[in-house]
Amino acid sequence: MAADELRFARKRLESDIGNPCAACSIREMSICAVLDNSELSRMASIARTQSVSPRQTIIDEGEPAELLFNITGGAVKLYKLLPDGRRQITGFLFQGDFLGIALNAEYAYSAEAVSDVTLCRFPRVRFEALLDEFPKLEKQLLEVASNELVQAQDQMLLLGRKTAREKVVSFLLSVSERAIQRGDAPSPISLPMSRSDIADYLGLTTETVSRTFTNLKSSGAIRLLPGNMVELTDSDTLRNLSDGS
Amino acid sequence: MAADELRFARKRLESDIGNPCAACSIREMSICAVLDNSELSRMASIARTQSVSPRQTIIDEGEPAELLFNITGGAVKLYKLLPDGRRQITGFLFQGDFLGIALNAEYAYSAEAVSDVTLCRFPRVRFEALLDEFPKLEKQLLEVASNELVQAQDQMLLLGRKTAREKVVSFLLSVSERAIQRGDAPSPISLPMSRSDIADYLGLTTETVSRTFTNLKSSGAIRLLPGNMVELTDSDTLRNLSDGS
DNA sequence: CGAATGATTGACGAATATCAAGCTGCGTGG
DNA sequence: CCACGCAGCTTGATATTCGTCAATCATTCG
Repeated sequence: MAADELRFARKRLESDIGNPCAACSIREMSICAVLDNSELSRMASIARTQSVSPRQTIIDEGEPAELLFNITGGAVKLYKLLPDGRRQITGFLFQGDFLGIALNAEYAYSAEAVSDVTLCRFPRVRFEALLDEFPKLEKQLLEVASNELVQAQDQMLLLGRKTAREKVVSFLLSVSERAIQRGDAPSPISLPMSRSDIADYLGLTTETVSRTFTNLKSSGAIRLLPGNMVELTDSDTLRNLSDGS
Repeated sequence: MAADELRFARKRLESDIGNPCAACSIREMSICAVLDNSELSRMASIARTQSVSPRQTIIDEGEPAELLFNITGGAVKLYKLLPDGRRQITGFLFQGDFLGIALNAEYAYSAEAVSDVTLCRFPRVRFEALLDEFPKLEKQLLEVASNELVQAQDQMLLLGRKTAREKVVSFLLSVSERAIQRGDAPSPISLPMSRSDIADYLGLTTETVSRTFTNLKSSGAIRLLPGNMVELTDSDTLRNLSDGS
């Protein structure tokens, strides 16, 4: 029995090493979606999977950018720091997101796991070789970068010109929209990150975020459920609250 | 004489139509730098030059993205609006900059000339065909998008976490750095945009920008010269003022 | 020269930060 | 299994930065 099990495990291992990506559950929502099975196996040959615990650092701003990542599960925050410790979170990544688009010599920001995270790791040099080999992968990366730029511009509008309430509501709606993209329900949404993370993402303090949540709850726009879940009661109203219209 | 001049003009025109890009003065600082002369002439065949006066709109957020541009001269501002008119300027473009990286179906932002602007205009569809034809052009575009993402993240840090003074100083330094990149002196710098444009770029009001300039002038960090020029008196001090270090 | 547009300066107010104190929920160990 | 402790969240009182409103000044352009 034990011998049989061992043989079976070994066989599965071999097939995984051969092409683990083929059966990847988030394949369709990541950059890998543009690759066929044989191309995926080339990609798998340079990839290693990795698990990361909450609060663990994945990349450090300023370090040589030797690794690129694909998030296969969990939530990651990207951030930049000022010398005195002030922090700006520039984005949250979830399953299917690519980490390391700014393929400059050094990472332009740090990344840390918010929850338990699983990811695929690629040596940058070999990944870039793959880009030359598969032009459609490069095209896809340009597409992703393009979308991130659009998001970044939205975030600049939020940070520079929205009120605290508009910021928080915009955040809730954006999380809801990403849930829809993943095929989940638009409400309730899950907020795996802390109030302080939300604050640093929106350019606010934890106190202001907390007060704003309370305020939205009182006005009936949202409901706070156990397990860091938030129900968006009236998304039309919320949409108006998000841009002062 | 007149006939000679005419013939000469016509000849020059023909050569320009043949390959005007080859002699383009900003060729080396734009995406065109990666193309050789024959490739440039393919690019020239889909390009049209255009002049734009100050305050004239170049693209409108939400419109179908049918044209892409290369700025050959002058200054352009990119911005997004909220329904009630609040405005966030997401960037300024100068000679050599590419406009339209977010090649989505619709423009994600508006663009308006700040000064007299000259530019090259490409139909998006034909430009994308060129990307397939010249992989190095696509690679270059990814490179540019990547750099813009880094800049966008810096701007998020500025908007979300810096004080008014730090914002203004960071802005002055970034303009100075771009001048260096263009081969100009780091000081004095030229600020072709209005105080109100600067305010909308930094998430401030014109009054606060004005007061901050006055304040920096009093403390001897800058000098305001005629013609919207600003001299950066002590760039080390300014660098410290830009991030609270 | 005068009108208009943009820049500066001033007085005041409001939104959000800061400082401080409880509260809640969850994991841990007795 | 329950109580304890701790980290994160909420709430309150006050402070501060920056925005708002308003007036003056400067500069350009007809």
